[in-house]
Amino acid sequence: MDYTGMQSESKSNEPNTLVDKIEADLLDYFNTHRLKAGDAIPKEVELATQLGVSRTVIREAMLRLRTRGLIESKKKRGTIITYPDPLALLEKSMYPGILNDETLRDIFELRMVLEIGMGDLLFERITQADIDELYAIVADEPINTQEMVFDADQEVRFHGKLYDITGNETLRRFQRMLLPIFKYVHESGLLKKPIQHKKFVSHRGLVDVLQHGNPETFRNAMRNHFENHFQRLF
Amino acid sequence: MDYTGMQSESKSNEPNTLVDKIEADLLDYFNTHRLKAGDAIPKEVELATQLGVSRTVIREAMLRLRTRGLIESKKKRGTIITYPDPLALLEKSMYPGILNDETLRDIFELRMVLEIGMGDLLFERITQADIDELYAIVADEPINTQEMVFDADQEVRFHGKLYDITGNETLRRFQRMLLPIFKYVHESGLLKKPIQHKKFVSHRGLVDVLQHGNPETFRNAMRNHFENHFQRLF
DNA sequence: AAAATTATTATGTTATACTTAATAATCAAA
DNA sequence: TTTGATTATTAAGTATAACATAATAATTTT
Repeated sequence: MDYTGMQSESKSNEPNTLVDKIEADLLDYFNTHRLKAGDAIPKEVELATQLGVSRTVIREAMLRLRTRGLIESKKKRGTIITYPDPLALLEKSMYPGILNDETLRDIFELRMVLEIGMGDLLFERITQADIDELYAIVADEPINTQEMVFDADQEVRFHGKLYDITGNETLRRFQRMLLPIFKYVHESGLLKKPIQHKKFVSHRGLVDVLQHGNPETFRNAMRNHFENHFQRLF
Repeated sequence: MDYTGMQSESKSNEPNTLVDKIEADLLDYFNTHRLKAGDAIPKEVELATQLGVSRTVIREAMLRLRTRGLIESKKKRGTIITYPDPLALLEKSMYPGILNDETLRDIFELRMVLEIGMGDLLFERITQADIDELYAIVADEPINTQEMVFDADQEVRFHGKLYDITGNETLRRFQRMLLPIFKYVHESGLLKKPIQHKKFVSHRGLVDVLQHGNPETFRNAMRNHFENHFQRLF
């Protein structure tokens, strides 16, 4: 376990403020004392005297670690090391409105990369029950594949189910976290070019591929499914 | 821009502590005052009196927001709203040693999904100069593709260059952030099954595909390139 | 008008005291 | 002796007040 090599709060690596330094010192302390999840750390006053700094600074430094999910504090019990949940943090910062356009576009691309690339995971783990469920979700989808209908609700249910099937919890949470961003990108004017009403693989088509195809055919189908989005991004 | 709907520090949604409440109040304040990146927020003492709470609480609440990159403080200038950088946070929490095995495995899968799925981005943006550079990187790779040599350094250079080519900064940073984790997974005993010395697409083979192939052939080649890892994970 | 000096300001830091919720210790009842 | 209620203790949470520091603005000097 290596807590070192972390950056300070400020962009530059030099610890500008005292809290920066103490924060690093604390991580250092965890390291040298070989502390792992569940272990308790000294109480605030002790750390304050031990590191020769006020309790306020200790608290502020510890608050940062707590915000990042590295420690947890309870009254009387003191503070303990915890398994951090990196994605939980990310979720809290994902306010689409305050991300700049470039980042939004990047994330939208990221989604497409993920869903095209997840073919192997899907075929490795999908069950007939999953396929049936997918068919149920797309049941109300219009047959006419020429028409680009965008039902946000079904969109979420369908693609969400795909993430579920991968059995990869990290991937799943990633998707849940990115959902509001996709929604935002669709609603904002970021996707400049108009929708091209050309032939594309429908949700139903994707399920058919999952039923009868293989990872390779799925990747191509998903690529085609996203054709419209690609055209509008590039 | 909607800052609401966020969770408090504690797992449960109810604000247990005063700081939790004030943190929410602050985000609420940003919302109702339609504050966007660059805008200044009232100084600490003002907020303290205005929200009827001590400056300590204000500072702790603001520190949380600052840790998440939502605000930035400078002496004399006060505090301003900023464009948060979600990934910066994530980077700080990515200590492989304190992530549990399941998460590590998930992330390793995630990498494969990303690199298989990035074919379209690559072909959309790759230049001849990029291809030349890739050929230079793999120049010292042994011709014998039967042999699974694992040069960690070259591995990083080669795959890192691929991420660069996508031109997707978010993706790129994602990779840099995940690097130590891949390294850790390789070194730990997580990849149980032994390496299968079967035929696989080499780095050089991938460059050839980038030179003469298309997104589809690239995805298949990359899938094959990862064959060993897949076999060891499933 | 430009440069050097001083004053001001808002965050950063310290110190101290008080509040609160969770745990431990104590004691009374069965 | 065990059980249950009561009290004490502890460590984090909160509140004030004061000082330090660096960045800016205002002033003076050249």
